[in-house]
Parts: sequence; C-alpha cells; structure tokens
Amino acid sequence: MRIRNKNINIKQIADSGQCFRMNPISENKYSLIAFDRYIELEQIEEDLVDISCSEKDRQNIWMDYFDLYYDYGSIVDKLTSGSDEFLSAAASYGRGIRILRQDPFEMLISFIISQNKNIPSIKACIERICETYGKRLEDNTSGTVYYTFPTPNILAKAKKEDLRGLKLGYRDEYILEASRAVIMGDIDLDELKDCSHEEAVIALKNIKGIGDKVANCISLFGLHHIEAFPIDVWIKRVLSEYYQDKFDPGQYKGYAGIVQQYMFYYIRHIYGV
DNA sequence: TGCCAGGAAGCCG
DNA sequence: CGGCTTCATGGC
Repeated sequence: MRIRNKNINIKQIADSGQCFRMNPISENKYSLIAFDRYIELEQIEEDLVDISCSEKDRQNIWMDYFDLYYDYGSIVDKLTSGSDEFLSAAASYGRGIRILRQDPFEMLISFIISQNKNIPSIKACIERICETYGKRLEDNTSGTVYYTFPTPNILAKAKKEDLRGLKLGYRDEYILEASRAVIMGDIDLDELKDCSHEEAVIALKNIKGIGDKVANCISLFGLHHIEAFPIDVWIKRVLSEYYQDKFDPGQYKGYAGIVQQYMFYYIRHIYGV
C-alpha cells in the first residue's frame, strides 16, 4: 500500500531520534516494529512511500501512526519563508519529518532508558528488553522474526536480577517503578493524552527517573502533545550557538515540538552525526 | 585513558 | 532556586 504526501521521508523520520525501532534494511528501505506489528517501508519517490501492509491496516493504523491528517507543509512553508535563518535551513533540510503517534508506554520506558545515552545504545537496550520480555512473532510476508515491546504487566513483574543482565545500568530500577506505576494506576497514560501538555509533564515527573527533558519527550512522542519542547544536549547546543540562549519556543505556540525536531535533526547533520 | 551520550537524583549553599 | 557530584554502560 502506498502513501503520497509532500512531507514524509522515512530516512529523516528514522534518524530524527523520536523512534528507536525503525532501522534501515537496504537502500531507501526501512523496517519498523510498532503495535506488535512488523512492516517494511520504502521511499519510492520524494513524496511517495510504500508500506508492506493491507489497505485496511493502512487506513486503520498507519495513516494515524504517521500523523497524516496534520499539515506539516504549512509549518515548513512558514519557517522557510520566515526571518529565522537557522530554522529556515533546518525546516528545509528536515521537511520530511513527522511526529509519529507511538505507543505511550513504549515511549515512557524508551525515554527513561535514553538518559545519558547515545541513540545506538538506547536502541540496543530496547531490543534486549523486547527479546527478553516481548512476544516472539514472525512476519508472514518476509518471514522476519521480531519481538514486540512488552506490556506494563510483564515488565512490572520482571526480576531485578534479570533486568540487570540487560545492561540498562542504574535505569533498571526506574523502569520497574514506572511499569508498576502504570499497572497500579498511579499514572494513566491514556488520560494524560487528553489533558494538557503542562499537566502531563507534572504527572510524569512524579515518577523517579523522569526529569524535565524526558517528560517532554514522552509528552511529545508518546502523548502527541506537539507543543512540548524537549531540551537535550543537542538543542542546548543550538540555543547557545545560534540564539545566544535567547530562543523563545513560545513564538511557535501549538507546534514547538515540530520546530524542535527540525532543530535536532539539522544540528546533528551539521555536526556530522 | 578520559570523555561523551536525546539526564536525573541527591546534596549543599 | 542554582551548581556540583554521582549514577552504569559502551564507543571512540
């Protein structure tokens, strides 16, 4: 099945640091594991992507997952025609990025793991968790064996010693506590989708191991509060080098998270990461 | 070897 | 509040 959109580039999305289970398998082709499913994505043309799925799944799952009912083009146009030179270049360079609507629990755990780690290391940790606690499934079409991201129930019941073997470092305790908070109802991720970004951040920061940056990432990538503006080492670099620490995300009210993604993707390109 | 990675907690002033 | 230190682990 195919998706045509002026602002969808699989490579850019895969390298934008928001998802950790989308990986290259060949030229212009990526695999993705999400919602217990495995698909392959191919960039056919600049504005055309092929998804290995049924028409039904395309409509019911992936159109929403890739946020295809939102107009990213108008934001790119606004930024590229604006007076902010860095953002203009960043939006032009990353015009194919979209904010995926990923599973909230997966994002909760993934971004707890992310602290003080680089992206390849985060991916490796997540794969070990999935191989140990997820379901082993096989894709009918390609025959690929893959592992789903575990449920809160399974992860909350994990043994401390077993988790430690996955080389998560000091984060293993955080993961256990966060999973328990979800199954105990101390935090309701679906409910946080409906409340404001600010309320979501406050609730998330009550969990040990979640500070301001991780809370903003979960809010942006897991709850789809696109006004979130996570500030990590790369964004700090941007704000310091190009804005003398005077950047105000409030200028981009309602979609600062998209602006943040263009910045993140572009500054890493400049540094050659 | 020391330094860094999509940081946060704990402590101190 | 703001600054400093410590926290596992892997890669360079």
